[in-house]
Amino acid sequence: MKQHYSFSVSKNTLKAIKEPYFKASDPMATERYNPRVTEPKWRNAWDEAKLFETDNASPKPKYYVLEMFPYPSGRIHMGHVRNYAMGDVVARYKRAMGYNVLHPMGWDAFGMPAENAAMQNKVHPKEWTYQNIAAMRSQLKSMGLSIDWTREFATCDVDYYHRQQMLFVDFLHKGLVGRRVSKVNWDPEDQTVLANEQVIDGRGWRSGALVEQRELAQWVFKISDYSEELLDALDNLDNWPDKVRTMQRNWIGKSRGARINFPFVKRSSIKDDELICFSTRPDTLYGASFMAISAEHPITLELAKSDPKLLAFVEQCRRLGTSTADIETAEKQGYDLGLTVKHPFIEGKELPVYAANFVLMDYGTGAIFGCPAHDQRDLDFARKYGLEVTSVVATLSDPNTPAPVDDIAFVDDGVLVNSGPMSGLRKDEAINKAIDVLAEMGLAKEEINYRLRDWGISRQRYWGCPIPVIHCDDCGTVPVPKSDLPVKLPEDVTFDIPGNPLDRHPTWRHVNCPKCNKPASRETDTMDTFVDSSWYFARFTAPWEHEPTDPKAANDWLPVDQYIGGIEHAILHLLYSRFFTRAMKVTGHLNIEEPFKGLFTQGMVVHETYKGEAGFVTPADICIEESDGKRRAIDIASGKEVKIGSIEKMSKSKKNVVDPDDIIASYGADTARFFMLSDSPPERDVIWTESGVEGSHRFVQRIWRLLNDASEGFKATKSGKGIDGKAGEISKSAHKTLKAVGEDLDKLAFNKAVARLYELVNMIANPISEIAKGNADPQTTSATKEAVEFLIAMFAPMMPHLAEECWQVIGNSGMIADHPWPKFDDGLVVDDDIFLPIQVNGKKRAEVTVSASANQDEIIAAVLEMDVIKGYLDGNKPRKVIVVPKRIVNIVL
RNA sequence: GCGGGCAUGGCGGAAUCGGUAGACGCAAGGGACUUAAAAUCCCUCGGCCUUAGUGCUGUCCGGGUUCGAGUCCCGGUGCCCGCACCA
Repeated sequence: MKQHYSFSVSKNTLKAIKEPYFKASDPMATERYNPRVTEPKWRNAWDEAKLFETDNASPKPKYYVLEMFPYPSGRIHMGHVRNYAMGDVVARYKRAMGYNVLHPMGWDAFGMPAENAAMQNKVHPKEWTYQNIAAMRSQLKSMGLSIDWTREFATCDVDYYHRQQMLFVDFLHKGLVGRRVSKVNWDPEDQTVLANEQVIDGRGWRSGALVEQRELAQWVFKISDYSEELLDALDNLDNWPDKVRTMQRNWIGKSRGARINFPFVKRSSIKDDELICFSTRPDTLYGASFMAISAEHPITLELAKSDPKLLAFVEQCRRLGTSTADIETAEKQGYDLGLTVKHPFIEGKELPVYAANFVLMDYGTGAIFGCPAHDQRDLDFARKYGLEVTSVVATLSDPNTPAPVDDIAFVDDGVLVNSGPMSGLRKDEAINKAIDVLAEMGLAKEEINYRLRDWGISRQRYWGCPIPVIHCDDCGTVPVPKSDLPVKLPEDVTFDIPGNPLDRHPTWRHVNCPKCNKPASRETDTMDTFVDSSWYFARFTAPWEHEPTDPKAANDWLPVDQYIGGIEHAILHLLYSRFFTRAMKVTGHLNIEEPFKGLFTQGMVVHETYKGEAGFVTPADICIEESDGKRRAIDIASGKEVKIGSIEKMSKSKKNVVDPDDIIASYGADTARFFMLSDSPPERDVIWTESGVEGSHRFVQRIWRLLNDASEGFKATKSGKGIDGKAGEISKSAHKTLKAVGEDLDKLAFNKAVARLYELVNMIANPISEIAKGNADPQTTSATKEAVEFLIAMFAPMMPHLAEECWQVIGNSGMIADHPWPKFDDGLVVDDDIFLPIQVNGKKRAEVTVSASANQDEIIAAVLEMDVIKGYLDGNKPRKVIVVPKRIVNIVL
C-alpha cells in the first residue's frame, strides 16, 4: 500500500478529502470537492465524445503543440507533470480559440536502460519497455491531458522503425549518409560508440565512464554539409530562446581564416613539399616563431616510424585524457621534429616545426603556426621551449608601439606594426589584407571552418533500430531493398555477456547479398537513439501511412507551432531534428526546413534534500515541524531530526523525489497541474513544496465551495454584463482579467495568469456569498454569473476536471472543454475614472481620481487645487508639471 | 579562458514603453467561529523613527542620464548555465 505524502499540515486535508466534509454549524453546507470521483468521470466523458481526436481534414486553422516525448523509464516524474501540464494548457487554450489542435504523445523507447534491465533482471528489453509504457500511459492519462491517443506510437514499434529504415535508405541514395573508418569515442562501460555531443567532460553522457579513442568503421549522417545552413537559419527562429540559439551557434562554431601553405626547407625524409595550416589570425604572421602539428598528424606519424622517442611522445599524447581537469592541468609539450619551413613574408627566415600536444588533429588541418605574442597557448609553449616572442600588434591607445607581452598574450583588437603590407591596419582589415596578399603569392586561400562534426550513428547495441545494410565481400555495402524492409530485431537474444547480442546471434546476420545473391552478412550495428527522436514529430502528422510521412499532412501541420521541453536538449536533439527535417526535404518526405517554429524550454522541478545518519531520506518519510521561526525535519519512522539540505533537482540518488501518483491520489490531477503552473515562471526551476501544493488545493476547494453555495442562484439567472454599481465593477474585473489572462497564455506566462485568477476570485468572493444568501440583486447576480463563466473557461486549460464539474454545477450544459474561449468587451476593459498618483519632485505625495475624458489642463488644474499640493507649493508656482496620460502626474518645484 | 543569463520582503515571485515597488501565492503573527481541533472567515505583515507623519529609507555595490530609474548607460561584486587546448 502506498503511503500518502505525509506532512503534518497535509494529513487533515487528506483525511478531509477521504471523508465528506460538513460545516459544523450548517448541515446543509457543501461537500468537499472530491477529485477521486470527478476526475475519472470527466476523463471518460471526454473519451466518449472523442473530443481530442484530431481530424487532419478539418477546415479550421491548424495548431501543433508538442511536448518532448518521454523515455519509458517506468514511472513519470514531476518534471513530466510540469512539462505536460504546460503543453496541455496551450493545447486546450488553442482549441478553445478555435484551432484544430494536434497534441499527440509517444515513447522514445529504444535505448540502453532496457538492455541494462535485461542484464540485471533477466527480462527481455521489449517486455520491459512495453510494460513501462503501459504503466506510464496510465499515469499520463490520470493527468487528464487533451491528447489524441489514437496517434500514439513507440519508436521501438516495428511500424515506426520500419519507416526509419526507409528514411535511412533514402538518405543513403541521396548521399546524406557516409561510412567512415575513423577515431570514435568508445564508452568502455556501455561498450558502444558515442557522438561528440554525447561526450561530456571526456565521459559518456549516460554511463559517466572515461571515454577512449578507437578506430572503427562508422555510419555517419553528413550533418556537417549543413553547417552553414543550420547556422544561418537560426537567425529566423525568433520564437526560440536566444540562449538555445546561442548554444547552437557556438556548437556549430564557424570561424573564418586562411589555409596557408608553408614550403619546407629542412624536410628530412618526408615527402610533403609544404606544411598546410589553418589560422584565423593570418595578420599576425610577422610574429610567427614556430610551427606546431598534432601528434596525430600524418607527418608526425610518418616520422615516428623511425624515431622511437617521437613514438613515445605520440603515445603519451594519446594517453592524455580529454576531460576538463586533464586539459587544464596538462602542460604544453612539444617535440622538435627537426624540420623547418620558410616564412612567407620574411626573406630567409625559417620556422622550426614541432609536434605538440595541444594541437587537435580534427580541427582545421591539424597544424598551426605559432605566434606567441598573440595567442596564449603559443605563448605558454614558446616560454617553455625558449622560442622568440615578437609582438606585432599595438594597442589602440598607443598605435605605434608593439603591445608589451610578458605572460599574457595580447589578443584584443589593435593596430598591426612591423608587419609589411599589414602595418597600420586594424585587426579585421589586416586579416583581410593578409589573406589577399598570401593568395596573390599562391600560398593561401580564405577558408571557413566549423567545429560541427558529422554525426556518427552506429551503436554496438541490441535495443535500437537496425541499420538496414548488408555487407557483401564482392559488392561492398548494399542497402536492404525497400521491399525487404523492415529488418526486424530478432527476439531470441541473450544478455548474459557484454557486447552486442546481434553480433553473436547464430543466424540473424546471415543473409544473401541483394545484388549478387552470394552469402553476405547484415550490419549488426543499430542506430543512435537520437535518430529515433529526430523525426517523430513528423510521423505524428500521419502515423497510419505506409511511407514515413504523408507529405501533405506533414507540410500542413509542420513546423510544430509550440514545442516544449527541457533545456538539456538544446544542442543534441534540436540540432539533429533540424538536420533531419532538411534531409527529409531532400528525400521528398516533406517540404519544410525547420521542424519547430516555437520552442520553449521549461525549468526543472527541484526539492529540498533531507539527510539523516544513514544517508538521504525521501520527503514521504519526513515530517516538517515549525517553531520559533525555525523549520526542522523529522524522520517519521525513527522520530529523529534529520538535516535539511540544499534544494536539488529531483533525483533518485538524492532521494528527494515526489511521486506524481501519490500527489494525484491525494489531491487530484488538477491540484498537481495548477501548482506546477503557479508561482515560478515556467522557464525557471520550480521548488516543490508541500505547503505550495496545499495552497493550490485550498484554491480548488474554495472555488468549489463558492460556486456550490451559490449554485441555486446561478441556475436561476442568465449571465450578462453589469452596467453600473457593484455589477459594473464585477463585469469590469471579469473582462479585464479575461483580456490579461489571454495575453499571459499567449506568452506562456502561466504564473501570471494564475495570479490573475486568484485576484478575480478574491474580487467576486463576496458577491458570490451574497448570492448564496439570497441577498444579491438580479443585475449583480447576472454579472457575477458571467464572471464565474469566464473564470471557469480561464482555468479550464489548467484544471480541466474541476472546470467541467463547476460548469455543470452552475447549471450550464455541454462541456467546457468543448466551449469557445469567451470574448471580452472592449468597452469594459477601459476605465471611466482614472486613478493617478501625484509626485512632487519625483516622490509620491498624493493621489487623485479623474475622469478618463479629462484633458491635461483639467488634470493639472484639479491637482493644483488640492490642499496637499498647495502645502508643498507654499504659494509658489510649480516650475513644471508633467502629466503622463493614464500613468502619473509629477510636479517639479 | 570564451559565450550567455540572473540579482526585488522570511520564501516563490509581480511591476507592459522609464511612471504608485512588493500584485498573487507561501510562511508567520493576531482575532472570530468551535466543548476542542480541523476547515472557513476577518485583520497585520520590507526596514527605521523621543516628532507615527502630508515622515525617512528601501529593488546586490559605486557612479551617471532623467521631472522621474527595479527598468537605461558606465564601472564593480556575487551566483547560475553552456562550451572549452577549436588556432
